[in-house]
Amino acid sequence: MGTDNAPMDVSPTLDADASFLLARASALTAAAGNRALSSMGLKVRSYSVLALAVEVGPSQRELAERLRLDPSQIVALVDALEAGGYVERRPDPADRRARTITATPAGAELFARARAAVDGAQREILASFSTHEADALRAFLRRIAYSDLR
Amino acid sequence: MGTDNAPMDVSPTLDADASFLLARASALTAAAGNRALSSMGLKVRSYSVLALAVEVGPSQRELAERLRLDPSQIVALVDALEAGGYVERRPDPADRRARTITATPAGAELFARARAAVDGAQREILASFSTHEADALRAFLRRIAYSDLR
DNA sequence: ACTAGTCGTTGAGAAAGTCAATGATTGAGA
DNA sequence: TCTCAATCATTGACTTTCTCAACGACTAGT
Repeated sequence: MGTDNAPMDVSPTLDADASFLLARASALTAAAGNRALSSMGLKVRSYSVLALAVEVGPSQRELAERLRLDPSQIVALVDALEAGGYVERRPDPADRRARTITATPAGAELFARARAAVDGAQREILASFSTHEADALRAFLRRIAYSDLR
Repeated sequence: MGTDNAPMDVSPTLDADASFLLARASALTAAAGNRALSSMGLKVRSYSVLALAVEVGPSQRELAERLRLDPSQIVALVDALEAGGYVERRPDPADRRARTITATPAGAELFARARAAVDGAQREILASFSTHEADALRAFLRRIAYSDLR
């Protein structure tokens, strides 16, 4: 009998526990995302910051709120992206305490490639899902992900 | 002038990224689970170990495989549960290297209460889901969570 | 002008994940 | 039977991530 490395069944309770399944699915997709991004020197975390820099251009505080990270984590993430020349800290004309994070042209270009890589990895993981199913899954997840915002 | 703490929209790309939504949903449910378990001195991690001890009674190696944790993490988790009197390390009659992890009566009783608490937290998070939707969600997640097995 | 609050930043500490090494034990092959 | 590679639980080191408190600079309300 082959020694199955990661058995299909964990335990009756856990296999029906949405929280457990969510954690495992999330770990799996995050790992796949990191793998897809590694050649560009990105991880899913820095990718999400870059996405906001490209698509929103928020302050660091807003970045922390949107990504639900601690402001101190944003500092390190922006530091790394800035060192790579992908984002800039711009002074906010309306508030001299704040720094607006915007993508450079190189950052926008990197984001385009990164997004393609992430999408590819995601398509692989969702290979068995029909378009309709994938949409339904995302809709479900959105309802959960924002269920704490009344 | 409500300071919106966690905006409903993150960024166009991320709001459609299953990996990102999965991470956020997972973080949210894990936090809710930990909150529900905290009064019993458990976290979702130790809860999952306890579940296996009650329902399976595996060796530590098997525990690591099923939960996809490093064997060294299992040591600490079992140490804590054993210190509380909830599980035992039994010698495996067939292999003197291995230790079989089984729940004590107190462990089984704790698990019953813990499971009820976790289920309650989960019902709260999935409050807006119909039974059919919740089942569909779990089925989706199971397909992703085990998509790396062949 | 005073004061309370916010922004970005630093630094410390806890928690979790990863990896290599070890003693005891197993199982397979010479 | 003896040998030897592999496995099990464990320890310890190291990295990463999270969480918090504090601080200087700055803002806004009184």
